[in-house]
Amino acid sequence: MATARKPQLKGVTSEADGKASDPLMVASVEKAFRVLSVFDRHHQALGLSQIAAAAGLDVSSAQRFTHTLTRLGYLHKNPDTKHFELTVKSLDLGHHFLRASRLVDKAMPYLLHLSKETEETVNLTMLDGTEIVFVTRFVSRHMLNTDVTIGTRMPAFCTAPGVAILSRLPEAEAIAVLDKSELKAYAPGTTSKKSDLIRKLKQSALQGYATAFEEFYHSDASIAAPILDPKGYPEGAVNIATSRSRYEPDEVVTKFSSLVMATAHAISRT
Amino acid sequence: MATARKPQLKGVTSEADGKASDPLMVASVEKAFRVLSVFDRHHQALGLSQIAAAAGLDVSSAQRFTHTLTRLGYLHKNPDTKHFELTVKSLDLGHHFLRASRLVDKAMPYLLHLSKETEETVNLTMLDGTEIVFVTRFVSRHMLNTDVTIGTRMPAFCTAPGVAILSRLPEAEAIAVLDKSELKAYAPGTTSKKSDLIRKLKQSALQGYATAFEEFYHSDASIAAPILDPKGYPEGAVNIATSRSRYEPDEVVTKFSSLVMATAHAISRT
DNA sequence: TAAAACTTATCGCATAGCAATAAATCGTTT
DNA sequence: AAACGATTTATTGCTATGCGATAAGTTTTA
Repeated sequence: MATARKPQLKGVTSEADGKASDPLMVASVEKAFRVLSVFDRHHQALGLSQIAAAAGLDVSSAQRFTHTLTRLGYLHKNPDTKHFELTVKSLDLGHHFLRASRLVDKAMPYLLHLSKETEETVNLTMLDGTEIVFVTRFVSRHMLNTDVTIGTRMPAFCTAPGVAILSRLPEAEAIAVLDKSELKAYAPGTTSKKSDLIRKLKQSALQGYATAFEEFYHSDASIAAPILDPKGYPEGAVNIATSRSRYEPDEVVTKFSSLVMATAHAISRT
Repeated sequence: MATARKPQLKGVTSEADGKASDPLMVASVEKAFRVLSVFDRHHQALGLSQIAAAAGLDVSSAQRFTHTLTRLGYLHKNPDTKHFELTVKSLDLGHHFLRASRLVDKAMPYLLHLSKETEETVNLTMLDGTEIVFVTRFVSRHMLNTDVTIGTRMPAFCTAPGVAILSRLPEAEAIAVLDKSELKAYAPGTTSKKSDLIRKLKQSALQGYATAFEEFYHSDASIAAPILDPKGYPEGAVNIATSRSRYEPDEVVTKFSSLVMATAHAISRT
């Protein structure tokens, strides 16, 4: 009867062995997060078995974790449909981060100021692996789409903030990020050849700012400058995001480059 | 030797017994979240024993959970100071919520539109227990302080969005919320008497909007309307936040009441 | 330089959490 | 409507998992 136990970890094996060898790893925690991250735009409300399938758990585990997470307030169960969805409490953890981050704390007033001065959309982003994450944003009246929210991720290599950050990373680290990245073309302007990217990083380092024109989004036009810690290590980036329909590339540079750099420097110095 | 085990759960006992009786509860998950929520503005980077103390765990547990959370990418350990801090990945969970929420999805374009139209700060909030939570915000150029971020909580009873939502809750539920709330005065204008609050709820229900003038913040002036699901149950609120220095209470009402209501209705209908 | 405080590593044991199963509920089909 | 299939809820015995004590190593303080 115990024979049926092992094969039930289907496709997750590659991850699982890593933990087997790690006695300090609490597997339940990872499973809980797996359950939570099953929910997204296309999976807003899910039944128990759907969750089990999507998270790679058996129904019993799914039962235990949904129960636990419901009691903790992160999930809500609709008593009629028996489906679960994420609750607004899911914002708590992110909020703790925003409050605890020295960088966010320093940056906020400067970003607000920059957004008033330029009347354009201003973002603070940080690097996580090969991606940049949107940490705070001030959206201008010119913004059209509302898809980018706090926590949104984009590949670093084809965004202005990503390039700005990479340009100040020790070269080995920057190249490691590029190597881990899937260098594919997302939009008409994507720079996706490694050699070109390295050149772009060097140029951005010299200039003190980075740009991206239709590299990720169609019609995006963005300029960014890195925020550095006292040792010169990049902690994040400030960027101004507009659209090709409103500015030509060279206009973006002439209008905004010194402003983003000044803002980034001010934050770095604080 | 087993005698020393029980007394180590110091002040958390009241919560802990609830779980003992619940066989589906996975205690590790709760502990993991307790570790994560130890970090805030005044606790940005913490050592192991500080975490243990703050989360009410022994050092061994703290060790295991910090290790687990570090491997999962939610914590970062500074190799020099041996201190932990939250990483930007902490925004993921909240981002999943924002993407998975039908309400957010519906509301975003309308909120953006309202912010352009009024040039004032516009928020989407939801109720969680006795508090409202800021889910999305479009900050205007008039905004001065940057303290309110996504995920920020305020007592429902003394905020315009809170009152707007409570006003559409079944009366018993609304009163239950008031009873659970600590009805204290936060600012010069706080309505903190239960009878006054009930009157305020009724009036807000009739009007279709709610206002708050210096009820929570000093100098805040806010007007809100509830977003209702097809059954008329309040899912959240739209509000416009300005300051007393820029508008008199009656100006806020005349300028913005119909706009917030129109926006809230439009979202409700979608 | 001693010692106090904290972090890292190790380990045996008990229990917390696992997975299988059974009962109940829902919703679909003929 | 009845009967079936699918999904959710409840229960249970077993053991692997995670617990917490302890000891060894490291850094900070006096």
